[in-house]
Amino acid sequence: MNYVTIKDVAQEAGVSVPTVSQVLNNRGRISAATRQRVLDSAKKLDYIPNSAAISMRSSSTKTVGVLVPDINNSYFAYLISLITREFLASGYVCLIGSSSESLEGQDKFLHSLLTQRIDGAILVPQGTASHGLQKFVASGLPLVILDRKVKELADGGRIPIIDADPRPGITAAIEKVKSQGHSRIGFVHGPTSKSPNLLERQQVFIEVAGSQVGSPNAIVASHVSALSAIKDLLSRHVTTFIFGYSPDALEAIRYFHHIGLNIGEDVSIVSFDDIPIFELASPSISVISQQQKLMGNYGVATLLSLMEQRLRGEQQGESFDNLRIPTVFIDRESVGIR
Amino acid sequence: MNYVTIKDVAQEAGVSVPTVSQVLNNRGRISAATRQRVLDSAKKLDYIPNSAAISMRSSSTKTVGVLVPDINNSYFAYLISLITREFLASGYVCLIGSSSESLEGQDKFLHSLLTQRIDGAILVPQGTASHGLQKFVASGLPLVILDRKVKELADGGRIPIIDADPRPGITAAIEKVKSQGHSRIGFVHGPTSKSPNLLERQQVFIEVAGSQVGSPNAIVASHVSALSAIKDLLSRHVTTFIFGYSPDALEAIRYFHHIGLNIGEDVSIVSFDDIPIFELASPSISVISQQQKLMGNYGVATLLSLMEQRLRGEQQGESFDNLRIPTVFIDRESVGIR
DNA sequence: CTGTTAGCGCCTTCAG
DNA sequence: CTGAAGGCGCTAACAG
Repeated sequence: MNYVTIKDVAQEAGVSVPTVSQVLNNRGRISAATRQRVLDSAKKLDYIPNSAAISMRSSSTKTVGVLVPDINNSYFAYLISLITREFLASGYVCLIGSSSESLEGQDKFLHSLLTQRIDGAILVPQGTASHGLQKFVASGLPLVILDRKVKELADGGRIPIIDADPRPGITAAIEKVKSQGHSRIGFVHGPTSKSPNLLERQQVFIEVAGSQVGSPNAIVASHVSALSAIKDLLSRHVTTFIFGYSPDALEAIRYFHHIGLNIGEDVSIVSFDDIPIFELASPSISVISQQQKLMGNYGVATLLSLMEQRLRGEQQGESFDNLRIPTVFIDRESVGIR
Repeated sequence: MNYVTIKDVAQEAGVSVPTVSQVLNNRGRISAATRQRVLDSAKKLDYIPNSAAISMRSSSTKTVGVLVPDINNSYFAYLISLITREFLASGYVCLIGSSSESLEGQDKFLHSLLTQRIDGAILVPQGTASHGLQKFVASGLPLVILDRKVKELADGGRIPIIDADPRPGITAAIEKVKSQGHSRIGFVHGPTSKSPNLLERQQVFIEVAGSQVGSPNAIVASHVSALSAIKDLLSRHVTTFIFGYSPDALEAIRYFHHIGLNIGEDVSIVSFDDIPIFELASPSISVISQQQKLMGNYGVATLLSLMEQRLRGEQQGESFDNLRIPTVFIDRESVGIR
C-alpha cells in the first residue's frame, strides 16, 4: 500500500512530473485540456500530497506547536480545541503538548517540535522557564505567548504576549456585589502564589475593593491551603468571596455545601475563569471571564500573521505591546442580596 | 536563522556527509576518534535532525494521529494526555483531533493525517462513520479503535478494538447496592440511545439486576431527556440510580440537590466513567470505572507493535479479538444504607 | 504551453 | 574505515 505520488499521476495523465505539480498548485500556464486530464488522474488515483516532500522544498511545514500547562484542565482543553480548529481551517496542523508532566517530558516535546520544523508555536508557559523552553524561545521561531507572562522569557518585545486584564472584570464584580448590599469582601488567593497572573489579580482586588468598600473591608487571604483561607475569611465575617483561581472556588463550593451554607443566600461567591461547570452548577456561579475565546482567536491570528511575514522573508521589525484582553463579569446566581 | 544540517556538521568536523550520518545513527564502522569529533561538532552547532528529510527516505514519520469525540470532555482529555505522553516516550509525536466539530472538520483533520503520512492512529469514533473516516480506515494504515465500536468500521478483525466490559463493574455495583438494603434499582439511559456502548450497559444491567433483585425491581428509564427519566424513576420508588452516561449523572446531582434529596442518604447513585469531578464531589460519587488508563496503555502498546511490525515489512496476518478491559466498581460515598 | 534539469536534507549502497 | 553517487517526492527556473 504505497502512496500514490505525483509521478504516478503524471504517468496516468501522460504528462511530465512538473506539469502535474503546476496544475495542482495553480502555477504557470497550463492548457485547460491538460489541466483537466491531470485533475482527473489525480482524483482517479486518489492522490494525496506528501507534506514531508513539500516542506523540504518550501521550508514551511504547515505545522504549529501548542504548549499548555495541563490538558486535563478544562480551561486549557477548551483553548486547545479552539486553537486547533482555527489552525486546521487555515491549513495548519497542531502538535499539542502539556507541561504538567515532568520538565523532562516538556523539553522532549519542545525538542520534537524543533525536529518537526514547526512554523511557529503558541505557548501558555507555566512557572519558571525550563532550559528546553529557553532554548526553544531562543530559536527565533515565530511565537506567541498566551495567558501568562513569564519574565524569564521576556525578549525585548519580540514575542507578542496576549493575556487578560483582570481590572474590568474585578471592578464590575465588586460593583455588583456592593449593589447587593455586601460590604465585607474577601479574596482567596490559594496556594499557587507564584504565578504573576494571580498576584496581579490580588493587587487589583486590593485597589478596587479598597476604594469601593474601604480598605479594612477588602480582605485578602493567602494561606497555604485554599480551605484555611476560606475558614479564615468566614471567621472575619466576610459575606462575599472572590476566587482568583477556579480550583479553589470548586473547593469552596464543596466546603460551603458540606457545612450547610447556601451559596447565593448565606454566602456569595465569584470566581475567575468561566469553565463549563460554573455555568452548570446550581446555583450557577458568577464569574470573571478571561474571554478565552477572544484570547485564542487573537493568539492564532497573531501567530498566523507572524508566520506569513516570515514566509515572505520579511525581518520582524516591530516589537509588540502586551495585548491585554479585558475580563468581563458574568452575573449569574451565586451573588445574592445581603 | 537557517537550521544546521548534517552538511554543516560534516564541514565543521572535517569529514564527509555520510560519515556524519553513520555516526548519528550508529551505523557502520567508524573510528572512535572520528566519531567523537563528529559528535562534538554536532553538539557545538546544536544540530537538530530534520524529520521531514528523514521520513522521506525511511517512509516512517514517527507521527501518529489521535481522534477523539470531544477534547472538552474530561474523560477524553485524560485519555489524550495519557496517550500523547506514552507515544512521546517512544519517540512519536501525536496529532490530535476532535470530531465534536463538524463532520467536515473531522474529515479535514483525517485528510491532513494522511497528508502528514502518519505511521498509525488511535481512533475513538463517534456515532456513524463519515465518508472521510471510512476512507481513512480503508487506507490500510495501522489503526487501533478505542472505547467504542462502530460496526460500519468492522473490517474482519484487521483492526484491534479495545473497549470496556461493563459486566464486572455493574455486577459489583449491584451487589454493593443490594447489600446496603436497596431493592429497587433504576438505570438511566438518557438521550444518547444510539451508542452501542450505552445499549450494552443497559442490556447487562437488565440481566444482572434482574437476577439480583428480580426483574420487576430492575427498572430502565430511557426517555428523551435524562431529567424526565430521573423523575419517572423517582415516581416509581426507585432508591438507587445507575447512570450509563456521566453527563446524566451530573444532571441528576444538580436535580437532587435542587429538590432537597441528599445523595447517599435519601437516594443512592452510581455512575459510569470515573471522571475527576466524581471524586471531588461531596459526597463523592461511586463509579463504575472503565479503567481508561489501562485502556490507553493497551491501545498505545497495540498500535506500537502494529507499526513496528509494518516497519519490518511483515504482512499483518493475525486478526484481532476484541480486547475487553473489565470495568471495576469504585465504592465511595454516594451509596448509602437504605 | 510543456518538458528538462537541479536540488531541498538525509540515508543507503558501493567503491576506494 | 571513509567518500562518492544516487534517490526519496516535490517544485523553481529555465529551455524548448
